[in-house]
Amino acid sequence: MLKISKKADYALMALQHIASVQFGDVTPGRVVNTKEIAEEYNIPPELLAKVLQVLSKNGMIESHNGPKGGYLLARSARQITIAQILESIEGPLGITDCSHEKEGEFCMQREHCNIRTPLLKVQDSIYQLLSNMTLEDMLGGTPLITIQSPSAQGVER
Amino acid sequence: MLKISKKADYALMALQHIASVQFGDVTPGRVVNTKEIAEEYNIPPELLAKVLQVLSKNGMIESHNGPKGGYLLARSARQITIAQILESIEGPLGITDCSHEKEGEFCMQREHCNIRTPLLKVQDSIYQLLSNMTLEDMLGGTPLITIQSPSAQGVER
DNA sequence: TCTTAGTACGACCATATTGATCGGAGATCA
DNA sequence: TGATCTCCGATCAATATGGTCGTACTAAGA
Repeated sequence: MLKISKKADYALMALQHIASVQFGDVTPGRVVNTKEIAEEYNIPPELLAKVLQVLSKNGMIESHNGPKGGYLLARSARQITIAQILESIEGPLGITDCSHEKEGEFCMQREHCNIRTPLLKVQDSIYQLLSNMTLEDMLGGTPLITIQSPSAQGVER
Repeated sequence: MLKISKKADYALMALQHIASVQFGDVTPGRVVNTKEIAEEYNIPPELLAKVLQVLSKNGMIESHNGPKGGYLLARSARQITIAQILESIEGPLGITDCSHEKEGEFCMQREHCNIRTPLLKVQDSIYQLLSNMTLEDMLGGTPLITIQSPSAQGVER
């Protein structure tokens, strides 16, 4: 339950990759193209392209056309929150259908609905959570899993 | 994004209703049947029936067969968490596909995946959130919306 | 004991969402 | 000017979901 879509997954991976290249030690400031990311993470290239397009349209990254083109973060990694990324791809956060009802629309249950208020609270908490986490937190803060050692792999049974 | 299913919605409504009847002032201890809930909240009866069956199978409520039959909470409202209810209906919480990978299964991206660890953290936080909220919190804590006044009803057109 | 109101259960269909694919147009650099 | 790349829209297939139907089983009451 509460699963996020593959597209959102891809978006997070791609952004993390772009950020780590851009601010990494090896080739800082380098432009990253779709193909590179797709191959690195085994993502269908066309789908990834579409995801990146959306991200660029929403101002998360900026695109550079032509050969030697590619993508660059539009802002610093610290200024891009997980909430922003997810909402770029999947639309506004909404635990329940009636989360962003405009006036005039009502769900069939609204009249006697008894769970709307508490659910909105939950939703708000989740939103806080995702807003307080940035791309930067996904870079250095959390060590990547190292499943290189045979022993570690054996444990997972 | 992160929407919960209609079924889960219905489950929450139904349980809230059962709890409020069972522990309310009017007819405490009364058994509630599917039809009553379905009519009260405009839920398709057959679908609600299925939801209630699942809830009963998962030990959230107990069913009483035959005429004058219906459903009763299996435990006190305080002992039933939102997380339990949602998981009963939608299966285990999993922000991402690789949340509960068994041995041998790997997502195509796993090898170089850079977002697994931070995402699992997020997931854990959400789980905490849902586990700390119980059915009881949905009863008294949050005042029900009262739109009984004719003016308010007239708006819905 | 028989009838009837109710739940239990499983198969089924329609539709919406999502993942994935294809093709052409515009931009940039060699 | 040609090759390489992003951009953008249309489209298809697979899956998940919401919703329906029919039948069997159980218990209360006449």
